[in-house]
Amino acid sequence: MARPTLADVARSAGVSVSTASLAFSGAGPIAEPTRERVLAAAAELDYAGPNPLGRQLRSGRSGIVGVLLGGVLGRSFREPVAVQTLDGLVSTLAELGLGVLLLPAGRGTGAPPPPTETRTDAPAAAAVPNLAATAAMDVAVLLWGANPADEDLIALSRRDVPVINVEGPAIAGNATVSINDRDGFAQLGAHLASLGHTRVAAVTLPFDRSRTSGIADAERLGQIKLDIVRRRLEGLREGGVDPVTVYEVAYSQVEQGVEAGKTLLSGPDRPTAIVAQSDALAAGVVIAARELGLDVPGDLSVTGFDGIDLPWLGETVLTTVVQPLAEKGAAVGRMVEALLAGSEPESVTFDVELRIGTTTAPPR
Amino acid sequence: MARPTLADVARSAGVSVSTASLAFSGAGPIAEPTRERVLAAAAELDYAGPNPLGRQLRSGRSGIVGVLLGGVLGRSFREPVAVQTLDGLVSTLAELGLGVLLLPAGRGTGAPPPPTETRTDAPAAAAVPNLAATAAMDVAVLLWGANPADEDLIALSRRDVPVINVEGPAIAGNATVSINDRDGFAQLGAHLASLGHTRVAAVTLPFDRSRTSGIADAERLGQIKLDIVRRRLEGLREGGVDPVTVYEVAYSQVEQGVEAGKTLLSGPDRPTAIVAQSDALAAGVVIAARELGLDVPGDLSVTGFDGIDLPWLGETVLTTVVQPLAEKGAAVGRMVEALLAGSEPESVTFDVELRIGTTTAPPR
DNA sequence: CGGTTGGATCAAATCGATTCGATACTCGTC
DNA sequence: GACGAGTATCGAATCGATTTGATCCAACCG
Repeated sequence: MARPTLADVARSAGVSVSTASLAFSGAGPIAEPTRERVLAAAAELDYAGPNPLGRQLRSGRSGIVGVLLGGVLGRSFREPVAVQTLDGLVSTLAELGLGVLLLPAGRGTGAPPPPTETRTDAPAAAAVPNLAATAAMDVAVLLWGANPADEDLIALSRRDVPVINVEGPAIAGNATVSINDRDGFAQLGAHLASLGHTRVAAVTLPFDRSRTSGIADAERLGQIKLDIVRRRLEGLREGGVDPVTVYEVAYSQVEQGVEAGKTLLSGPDRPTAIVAQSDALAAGVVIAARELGLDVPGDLSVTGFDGIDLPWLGETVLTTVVQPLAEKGAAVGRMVEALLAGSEPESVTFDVELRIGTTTAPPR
Repeated sequence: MARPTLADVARSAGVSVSTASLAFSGAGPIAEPTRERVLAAAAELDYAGPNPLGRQLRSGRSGIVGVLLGGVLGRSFREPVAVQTLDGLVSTLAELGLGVLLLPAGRGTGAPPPPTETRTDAPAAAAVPNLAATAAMDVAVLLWGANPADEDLIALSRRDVPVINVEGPAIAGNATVSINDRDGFAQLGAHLASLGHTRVAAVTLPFDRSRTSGIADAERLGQIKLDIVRRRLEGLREGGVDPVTVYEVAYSQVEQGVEAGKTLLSGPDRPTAIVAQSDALAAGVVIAARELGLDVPGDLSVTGFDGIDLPWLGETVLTTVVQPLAEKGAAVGRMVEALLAGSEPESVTFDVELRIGTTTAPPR
């Protein structure tokens, strides 16, 4: 016995399909007794309400917002900032009755292919369809930037799916949500400079998607692809701090920060301060310092960026720059709302705030 | 100028709509030259491929797997286990060409309503539609259990959406993915008992959705609603350890562990070991102990559960029980595959493994 | 050379709703 | 009692594809 359809309900209630539709959607005039009769018939037949697929086709709306997670998907979930932004986004959109569809960014992003064994008897380039190109969605949100030449982006624009870009490079025609991170780093730089630090090292986010890690030489420094990394370094210089060493990590994770910290602190000319481009990395640096027997902030000042919860550092409070993660999610929600209403959303840039903790002090 | 449809492409290529469809879907015989002509026409018209909504309606498949996050959505994202399970799930499903739709659990779960100001002029119970009941999906995955009487579950079964239950109470007709956590705790108990611990406290996950926290008295201990909590406590007893005190937290987060640790360690009759029901909580306990000047494992042994990455503890390696998170995600993926193929998936229970780290030792 | 087979193509039905425009009816007014 | 306004209902068109069953034709077989 197949599921009943709206037509069945209408027949059983003795009304036309259109009237039955009105009873559920509420769009249009309908007499209260009629409405009740329809709903009663529906209950009788165990009808679960209008089939979403039918509704979606007719109305042209899927009620779905696709979220493209930049880079290797698996890693995005381990980056606290990405997770918290997603968090804010999901709650905001849920209130609008919109669902969030998670989409791994396709191959076009330059993400390395997953290291699954390739069976030679399988059809070459097996038809794993690119979800970004085939899934139904009303709006797409790009989290953590993508390449404008991205395969996914091209597919989306061809399909007329509007795109909202969070923390990515400006792309023509896309609304953008970003933060004033240049200014944040300028403030951090000024803070460190005023404390008297001159030998400062930086730990940065990945320059590109190659997932390289280690100290960046002059050549590598010229190859920074991600705007965000360059902008933050520039901000630091604006604040009066020119890093003597720059360490690039492959992922913004605590482990990577530990690794970076150990390298930078064991080398010659130990820096008196380390500026990390994320709190996760900074936490790693703090841990590395402790393990090497260095006192923070006595022997080493450390700064982060983001303002995420870092309960694991105990009493230690990281000096960092707080960015409004929840507000970013909410802003995206408002943009989606605007786009669905047919208007053009305006891009926003949030200000950030310096928070001085217990990890910075004058050098010894 | 509206987007072209398959009919436009067919007309332009001089073939019928059905043939054009075949050119894209590959289901059915089609001559290579014809296929190329259709694709060329599509490229010419800037056609982005078959509209997913049309395809979905006709085929009755949405290609979407809904994931119901138990409890308050916002918190799920902060619980590492939930995030990592989700992570594995998304990657597995992506390979099957399926998208993951995140659904906040509805009001039926007993989650407290979001504390938004209620405008009195707004219509009462404003029609925020329950996504679980209205969104298109082929299969639903329940992460972290829900009440069988759940509003969402009822709606799903009415719609004939099959449900896969991860770490939840067994519900008739649902396939289940779970782990042998009772055995894991029995092993932990045996380990501690063999070391000679007799005064052991436990820090548990929430008993229900009331988000209570604090030391549970006898009455409260009789009200444990979540199977998982009870089962783990029972396992511990099987292993030969009967906790002298049980502390219930509201969320499985490091902060909560710190709080629990401070309370348990400052009271009279300080325990010589603390068994936490998650690694996040255990990490909090370790931090609390350190802040109180206690040596781990010298003054206090601590155990966790889950086996997640805990880079913030530095050199310290938590004694814990490792559960196969990635495999759980993959198992769900296989179940979804089976359900879509029309077969009945079998429930699985994964074994867990005791990992002895540097946080347990004989009591002083 | 007639009959059979099978590949390629097509026309039409179908999925389950929403929505437009028309119709029927009620009520109030002049 | 006729007319206009407004409300409730309905029939039919529509959204954009997939899929079924029929048709056509060339190749192959005996």
